[in-house]
Amino acid sequence: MRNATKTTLRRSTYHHGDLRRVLLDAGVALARRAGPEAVVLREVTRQAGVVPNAAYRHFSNRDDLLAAVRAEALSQLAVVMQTELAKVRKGMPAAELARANLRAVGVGYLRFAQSEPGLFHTAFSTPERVEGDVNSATAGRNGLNPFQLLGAALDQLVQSGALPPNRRVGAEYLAWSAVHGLALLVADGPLHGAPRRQREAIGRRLLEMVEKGL
Amino acid sequence: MRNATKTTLRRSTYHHGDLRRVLLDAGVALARRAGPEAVVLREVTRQAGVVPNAAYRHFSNRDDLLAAVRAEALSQLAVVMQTELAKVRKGMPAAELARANLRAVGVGYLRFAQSEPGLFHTAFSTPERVEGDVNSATAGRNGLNPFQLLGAALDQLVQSGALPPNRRVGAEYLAWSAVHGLALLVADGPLHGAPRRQREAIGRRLLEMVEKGL
DNA sequence: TGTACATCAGTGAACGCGCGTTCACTGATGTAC
DNA sequence: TGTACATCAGTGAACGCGCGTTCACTGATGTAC
Repeated sequence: MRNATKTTLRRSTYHHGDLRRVLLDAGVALARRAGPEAVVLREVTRQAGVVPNAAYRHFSNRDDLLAAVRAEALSQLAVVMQTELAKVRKGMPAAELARANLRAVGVGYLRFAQSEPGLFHTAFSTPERVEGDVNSATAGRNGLNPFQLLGAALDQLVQSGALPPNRRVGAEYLAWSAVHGLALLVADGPLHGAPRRQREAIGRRLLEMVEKGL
Repeated sequence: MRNATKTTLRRSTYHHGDLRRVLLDAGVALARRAGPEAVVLREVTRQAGVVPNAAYRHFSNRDDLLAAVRAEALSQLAVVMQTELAKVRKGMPAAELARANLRAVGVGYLRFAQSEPGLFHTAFSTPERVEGDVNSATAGRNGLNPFQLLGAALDQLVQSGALPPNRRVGAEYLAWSAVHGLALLVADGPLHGAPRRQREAIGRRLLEMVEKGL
């Protein structure tokens, strides 16, 4: 029926198997390369080797697809943050550990923005009212999303006595602001081309600033 | 020739007078309402009461128009920052004054992001490599652009002895990051709806963090 | 175990839309003599 | 001061494009008896 050359994307069966997954992955790949606007329904189906309207069996419309891609991006961000957290050596005083964890959260965030600017922008692209969406977002393997990871790090800081409880409220916005701002400079902005050493130095200074300033 | 009702936008002459200005203003108005993607060439000419291709007498293409709108947005941002600077009372010790000026720069930035999210996003929309563009940008009435205003404030901080010279280098990125990040949360993000009191409180704490942390 | 039938997941064709841009044009304006 | 002409700033019509989405369809799959 379809000619053989067109079906490069291995599909011998009429039914696809897991088209939703394939479409979503294609969407993620597009977002990765060129940000959220690049998540184009027709292109996604093209890459899946499927007719455009086939997507409507799995997503109610383009926005729905984009939302799924966004959730995936947030989840990947959470995974990177958790990876950094996992690197922190355990055997130190609670306060020191809490600070190291907070730094790890920040480092993971910055790394992701640097290495995956397209996904980073997708994760925080506009139709979202960030916090709400972040809170309901699919998270990393262990179940916490980026915002929650930050919150948890700050809670530890308080529990360990390194942060006075009265400074805890709203603290996520301060930390998030600083790191998010730098992440953008690094993902997109003047610091994107900067040498790794410089970027890392600025990252360290920023995190130090947050730590002192909180 | 054209019927009278269509020429609502006062134009009795065939030649327009200052079409470039009118197109640009329309572009700015669109960006103001809905950000950079809303700057649509056809819509701009529609609002000017002119045929679409007329725009090509004044801008070489859509990107050129958008660049002009962006320059205007940056200029408006600079003006708001300068307004805040002008409010700072003069008669205080140099170090204190320098700190007040730095805060004013930050406050202006945040105010603009809050009150003009569309223009704010336009000013920093992607095809720009921020710093370069910011540096070459048309500035406020007095001739300094946003990035330069920040730099000047930091220089004052050094000159007044409030900031060790060795911490000066790269300091704009730290300050910019923090303020830019919060600006986004406020322009778009979870803090957009927040009550004014809260936003201002967070803004103050953030600027305090920057001051301490630099 | 075999068959009838409902459900599901894809196809095929088409839609209307708005966009940026190009072309050949003409009316209005300014300038040289 | 008046006229000829070049230049300029707009018009009019059309283009190709890719998008999201809708419709009626059909082939494949799973289930009940």
